[in-house]
Amino acid sequence: MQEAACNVNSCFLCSFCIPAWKEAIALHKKTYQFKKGEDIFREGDPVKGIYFIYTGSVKVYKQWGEQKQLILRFAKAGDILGHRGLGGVVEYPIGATALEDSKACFISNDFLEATLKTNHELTYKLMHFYATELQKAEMRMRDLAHMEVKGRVAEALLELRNIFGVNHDQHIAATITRQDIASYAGTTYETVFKFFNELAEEKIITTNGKSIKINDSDRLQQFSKKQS
Amino acid sequence: MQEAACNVNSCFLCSFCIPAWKEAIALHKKTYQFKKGEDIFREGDPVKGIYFIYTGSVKVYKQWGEQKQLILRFAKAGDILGHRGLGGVVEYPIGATALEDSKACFISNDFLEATLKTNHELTYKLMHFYATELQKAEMRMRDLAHMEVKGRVAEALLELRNIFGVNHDQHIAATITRQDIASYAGTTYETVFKFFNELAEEKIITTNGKSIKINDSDRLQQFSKKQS
DNA sequence: CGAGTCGTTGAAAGAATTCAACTTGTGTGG
DNA sequence: CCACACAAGTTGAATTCTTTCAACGACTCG
Repeated sequence: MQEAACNVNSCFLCSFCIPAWKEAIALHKKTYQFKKGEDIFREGDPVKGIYFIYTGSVKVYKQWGEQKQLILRFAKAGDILGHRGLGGVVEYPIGATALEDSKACFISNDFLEATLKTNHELTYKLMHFYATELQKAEMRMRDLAHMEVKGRVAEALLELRNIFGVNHDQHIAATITRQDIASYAGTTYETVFKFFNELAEEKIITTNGKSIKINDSDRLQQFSKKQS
Repeated sequence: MQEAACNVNSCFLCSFCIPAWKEAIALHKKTYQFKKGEDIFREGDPVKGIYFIYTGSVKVYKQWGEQKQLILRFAKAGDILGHRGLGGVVEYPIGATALEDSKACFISNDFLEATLKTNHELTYKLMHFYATELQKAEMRMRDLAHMEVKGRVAEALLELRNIFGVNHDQHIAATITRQDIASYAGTTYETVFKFFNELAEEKIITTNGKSIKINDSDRLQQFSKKQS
């Protein structure tokens, strides 16, 4: 990883902080560059601090055995990374890998913890942020437990469009493999592949090599509904 | 639900608060009594505040359709309840039902939010609490996605013993049905039932009507391991 | 041009749920 | 106290869904 310039205003952390602190953080942060596929940190690595994605996108995952992983979330410019390591935990409970070439600001735990002690507005906001993340996680837990595979893949597609948006020709603006979609939906590559074919035949989605376009959100959403 | 006395010291919230606040909270909290099976709040109810369990135990769940639910966690004396409703959310994203006759302290959101603004130590602790909960949720997400059913049920049993401990004859000290265990492990009643028989034959557990004794934690844990 | 990797596909195997039937237990009313 | 009805617990069989496996074709890189 390589150092690079960082616009402090783009950081999640900065976006709601008192101006005085913006100057402080500007002195303490470092910015790193990650190549596509490069690990930002791995599960089990010692926690050193917290990252803010400046450009690019990242997957956050948990490993299961050698081969399988569950992608917990996708993070893009402006998002926090590594905040799961807060609070006395010595090892990251999750791993993060760049999906495309990305830049990330790094703030050491020491500085962050010290800041949280004095900047209460930040602590409060961060608490709310965690609360929201927790809700999302629990929603997804339920989906993984009870929703069937097709529903989860459909959800994953809608979620991806939500997070990354679409580019000029309406394709989801994400650099993402079918394998990653499978890992996000908690299923296998083949299942995703076959379901995509099915969706393409029904013209619900269009796949163009790597990228995906959603033509009919409503019908896609039907798969997420509980069957009677 | 019925009002009852509450020892303020037993509240999670109080346990790490400045003494001055203990007095304040004593004036603002209310204590309610819930019968076994009674709902403390339901998914979709308007968020009014936060609860602390004083005695008894509670299941926190998310509904899926009419019949199915995923139990997110079991809470017992000293635990927080309803904190998922913090942060501008107008409806509880989860429901909570008493597993046995229970008492819970209630603190209104207004008072809590006001307190968080002034009692920064509390905010900080609460933030850490959320961070830990988030980690647990994500661990369980992975398990639900990739671990097979037997592993999840085995985990559930160990977790239950962890949370509720054992009574004099080594049985897990929890009032819990097989259906609830199934809902916690994200599976069906029948599957749990059959697996319990299997475990009992192997003498890994002993079931005595409602209550369960774990004889061989190691072998039980084997089910949670990734198969090669 | 050949090796190897990745994407694609169909068939088989396996796991879990669903369904339906049967048994046991519980409570109520005669 | 017994008989009956209803709910809860137990069980096996069948179905369904998903994964796994293996094979084939296309594409890329050396």
